[in-house]
Amino acid sequence: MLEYSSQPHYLVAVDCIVFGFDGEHLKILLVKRGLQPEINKWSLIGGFVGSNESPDEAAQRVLKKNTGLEGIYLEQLQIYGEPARDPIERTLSVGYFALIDINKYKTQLNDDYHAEWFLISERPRLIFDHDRMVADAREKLRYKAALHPILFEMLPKKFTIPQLQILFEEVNDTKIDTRNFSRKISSTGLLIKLEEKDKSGSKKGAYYFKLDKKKYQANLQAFLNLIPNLKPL
Amino acid sequence: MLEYSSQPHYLVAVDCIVFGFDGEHLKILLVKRGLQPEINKWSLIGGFVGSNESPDEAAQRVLKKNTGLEGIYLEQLQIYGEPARDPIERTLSVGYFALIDINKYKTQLNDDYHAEWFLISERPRLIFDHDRMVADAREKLRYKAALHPILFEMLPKKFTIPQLQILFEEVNDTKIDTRNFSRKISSTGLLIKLEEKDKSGSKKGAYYFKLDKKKYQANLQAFLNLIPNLKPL
DNA sequence: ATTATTAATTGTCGTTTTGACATTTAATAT
DNA sequence: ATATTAAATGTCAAAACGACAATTAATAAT
Repeated sequence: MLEYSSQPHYLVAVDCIVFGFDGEHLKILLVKRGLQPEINKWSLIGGFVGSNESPDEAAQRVLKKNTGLEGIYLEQLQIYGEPARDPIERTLSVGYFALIDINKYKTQLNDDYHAEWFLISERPRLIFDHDRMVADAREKLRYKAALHPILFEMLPKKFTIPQLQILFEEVNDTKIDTRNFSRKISSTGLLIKLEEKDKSGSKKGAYYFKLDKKKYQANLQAFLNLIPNLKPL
Repeated sequence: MLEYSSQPHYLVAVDCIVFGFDGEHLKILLVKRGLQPEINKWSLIGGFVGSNESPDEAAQRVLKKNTGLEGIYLEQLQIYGEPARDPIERTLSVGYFALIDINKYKTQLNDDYHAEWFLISERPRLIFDHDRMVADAREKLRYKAALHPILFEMLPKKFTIPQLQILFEEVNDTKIDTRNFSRKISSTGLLIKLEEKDKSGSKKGAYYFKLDKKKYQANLQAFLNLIPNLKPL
C-alpha cells in the first residue's frame, strides 16, 4: 500500500441545509456567497473545516457565525465528493441538515446577518451541487421524521396540535386527517397538555402542549415494529 | 470569508464495513493493515481517495482491490473526522457499509487475498476508530433492514425462508416467531416460490425462493405508514 | 414395511391499529 | 340571540399484530 506522503490532500468543507417552520410553511435558510467563485449567488451556509475541529464542530461553528444560532439540532447528511464539484480546487463537502424554530431567531437573523428564509418551493437556484444537497436533505428529513420525533425541534416550546399537524403536512407534502393525526400523536405519550390556549388562530383557541422531555429523549431512538420486542443493541 | 488558498488540506480515506452471511451467522470482513502506523493489526478494508474519483468510487475500487468483489451493495455510513483520529496525519475517513453473500466469494477470498471473516461477536480489536465504525454500521444496518429489503443482498439468488429468518435474527440479535415471520415476508409480495427444494438442512427440505426483482426495485424506497397514501417527493 | 425423527409449513383467535368518515364544542363576531 | 369559525372528539369496519400449536413431508431407524 502507498505511503501517506504520496497521497493527495483536499479541502474539506461543510454545508448546512437549515430547515425552519414559521407556523405555516417549511422554509430553508440561504445566504449570498461571500467569496469567489460564484460570489453573491445564493448558497447553503458553509465553510471549511479547520485544523482543530471535526466536521461536526465546523458545522456548529459555521452555523453560529452565519446566523447567530447555537445549540441547534444538527445531523450529518452525507459527503459530497465528486472530483469536479468545485471548479477552483477539489473540495469535499460534508452536508448537514439543521432544524430550528424560525420565530425564535427571526430578529437576530434580520438584524445581524445576511441569511434569508425561502419557501422550499420558491428557493433560487443554488451554486455547485447545493440543489442536490437540498433535495437529499428534504428526503432524509421526511424519512427520519416518520420514525423519530425530531420535528419538535422546529416548534416553539409551547405549540398546538394544529400547528404540529401543519408541520407534518409541510414536511410530507400531503394532507393528513385531523382526527387520525390527533389520535396517533396522543398515543405516543410525548405531549403534555397545558392550561393555556393559543387564541391567535381561532375564536375557540387551541390548547398549548409541550414535550415530555424524558419520554422524548427515550424515543429519539428508533421505534420500529417489524421485529417485536426489539431492544437496543 | 477566507480564500481557498489559506485553508488547510487533509487526507481523505474510505473504510468499508463489509457484512456477510454464511447461512448461520452474520460476519464481518477484516484485513491486516499493510502500512504504518499499526501495521499488521486488524483493520477495516480501506484506502485513500484518489484525485480522479469520488469517495463512492474509491470505496468500490478499494473493495475490489482487497477482496476481488465487484458490483456489491455499498452505502455511505458517515464521515469520521476527529482531528486526532489518525496519529500520523490528519485524515478524514468516509465510512461505508457493504453487504455480500459470503459463499459466493469464499474461494476467491481465501486464495488471492488476506481478508478474513469474523463473527461480529468475536472480532478482534481494530485500529483507530474502526470499532466505533463497526458499531455504527451495525446499528444502521439493523435500522435500514427494518424498513428496506436490503438483507437479500447477503443471500444467494435462491434461498429458503428459514435461511432468511436466521439472517433477520442475526441482524437484529433476537428470536423471531416462525409463523409471524413467514406471514409478514409473504405479505410483502417480494418472493417467488420455486419448484426446487433445499435438502441440506432437513429431511423434508425447504422450498427455494427468489426475489421478484421488479417489486424489489420498487420497494427499495421507504415503505412507511405514518403518513397514509404517501407518495415519493 | 412400519415407526420414529426432524425440520418445514401452515392455522386460529383475541387484541390492537388503522383509515375513512361527521358531529359536537368553545369561543368570538354579528 | 344567532352566526361563524376552527378545535376537539367519536364510530365502525377492515387490516395487522402478537401469541400460541398442530400438521406435513421427507429421511432414518427398527
